[in-house]
Amino acid sequence: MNTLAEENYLKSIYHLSLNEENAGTNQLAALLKTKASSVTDMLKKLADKELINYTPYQGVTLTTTGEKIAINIIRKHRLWEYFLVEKLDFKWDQVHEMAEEMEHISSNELIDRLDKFMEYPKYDPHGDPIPDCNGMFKKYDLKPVSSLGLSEIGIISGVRNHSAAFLQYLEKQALTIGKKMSVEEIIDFDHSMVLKLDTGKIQISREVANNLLIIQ
Amino acid sequence: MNTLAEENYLKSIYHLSLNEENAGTNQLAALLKTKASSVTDMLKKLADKELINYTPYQGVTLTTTGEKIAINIIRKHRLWEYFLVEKLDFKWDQVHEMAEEMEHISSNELIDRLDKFMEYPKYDPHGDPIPDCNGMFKKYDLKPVSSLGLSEIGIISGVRNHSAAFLQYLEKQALTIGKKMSVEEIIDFDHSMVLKLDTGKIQISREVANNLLIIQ
DNA sequence: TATAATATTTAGACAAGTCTAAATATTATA
DNA sequence: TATAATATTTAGACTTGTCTAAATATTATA
Repeated sequence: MNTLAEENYLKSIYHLSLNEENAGTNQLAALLKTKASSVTDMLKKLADKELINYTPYQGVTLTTTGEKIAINIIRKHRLWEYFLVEKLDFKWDQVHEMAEEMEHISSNELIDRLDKFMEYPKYDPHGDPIPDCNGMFKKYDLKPVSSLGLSEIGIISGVRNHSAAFLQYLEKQALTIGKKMSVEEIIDFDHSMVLKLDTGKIQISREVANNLLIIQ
Repeated sequence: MNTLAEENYLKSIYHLSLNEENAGTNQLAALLKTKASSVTDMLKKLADKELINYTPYQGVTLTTTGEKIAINIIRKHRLWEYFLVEKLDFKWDQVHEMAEEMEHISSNELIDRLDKFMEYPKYDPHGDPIPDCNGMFKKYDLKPVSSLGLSEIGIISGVRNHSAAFLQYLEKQALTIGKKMSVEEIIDFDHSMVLKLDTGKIQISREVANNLLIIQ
């Protein structure tokens, strides 16, 4: 098996690769809260193990094997988050850190049984899709609220930022997964937006609009 | 918090201290599958942190703080074992290794909620008592079957050896927690014993009799 | 109580993962 | 296209936890 550090690198490379086509050393360093030189060292190690494609100065992509491992870690993370919220009654802003530890429990049989125990959930508490035991899951078709035009509608379905602070803010504003919304007004000056919900109107900053995801 | 290695040392010292009054370097090395010199190094570190009382050549005991940490790890281990057997339908011989990993998940709130979710179980699947959130639990009052005399009776209530091989053997012989038994015969030659159960008579070796625990 | 056997510690080395500081490559800009 | 700014890598060091081999302490035995 792979070490804790290796697993965290693979997971971070996967997450970065979703947005940009390949992940750079500095971006990885930022995400992993470490230094670029440490990243370079680890990238060499992962390339030796054929878990990533790495050419110095050119960034990295995951190999098929590396991607499988990354998706499996993400599957574990999201299933444990679901367990914590649905079975142990934690709030959605409390579970990320715990799941960061639990995603490294190695047994796949354990995670498959946990999946069954919870009746094969498709989405975690933040709206992220949970890969099945073969690593398959619905690809994202989510847009940030900030991409919507005036009077366009959407259903809140995910977040880009998983920090407790952001999630708590959303909770307080009742901007939670499943809620319907439409764009009432867009303020030219700072790109903040007024959203209409069943429960009333609320104004959100551009920052929030960028990090709140919907399906149309 | 403490590192994984430190936690494993504290747990092992605790287990050894249950039998002997203080744990020696070689015994620890055997239990932790490491070398005596590595143990010495770690003992110094734990003594610096005031988690153990250590005088060179004299073995170690846990300080109050050290014991609290050890008991908390054991609480986690046993609650996760209970979860794996009762909620995820694992067999009692399959859960030890997984729980060895899960016992290091740091959140105490998580483990307290898990305890509540399972309605505060008192014993794990092997009959070992589960400490409550204050570290309190019933002290052992168990004897090995080998300590019984002819026609004495007992209820199978625990095991000394937690290996999968031993647990599978017991399962096959229907020597499981809660079963009533009495001593039908003791063979002088090799100290093997014939036990009488509801389901019939079976003969067990001295080795088995030493590792199977009962209450009277 | 001297000596042998055993237990424990010390000394020095190594691997994993990280760091700082310096060197080098890439890219952006004038 | 030369130069500045930025990104990345290299070199060398440090920490944690481990190891082997040698030294020392304890204990058992004659």
